Amino acid sequence: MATPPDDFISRALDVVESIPPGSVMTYGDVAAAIGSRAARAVGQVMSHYGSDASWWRVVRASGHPAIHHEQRALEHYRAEGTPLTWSRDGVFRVNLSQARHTP
DNA sequence: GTCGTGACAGTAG
DNA sequence: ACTACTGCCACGA
Repeated sequence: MATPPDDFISRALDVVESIPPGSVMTYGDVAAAIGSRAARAVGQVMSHYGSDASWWRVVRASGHPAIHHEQRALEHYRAEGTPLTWSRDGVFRVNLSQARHTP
């Protein structure tokens, strides 16, 4: 096919879309889910193709959402009831102990 | 075939 | 909590 679903991009998007609401996965976990360690490549896919996927369900290993998109992700987390941990300065992070989705 | 880039991860100070 | 550095991988030019 002209667009084989075996591509790294299609697989990464497929994994992200497979994450249920209220749960999240780290970039490293998504990469591992497709049999790779390219956590950074996953971020690249999100930045260019994530517009059609639930990119907010993918966060860093520290629990922080995609940089410069925290405010946008927060709206989705509140709507989906994702467990969040707030710091004193108003900085939040996803409670991976509760929201980490494991296939 | 090589280089630069990046919505990362882990370790060290 | 922070910054700095290194290591890793996939993509586009």
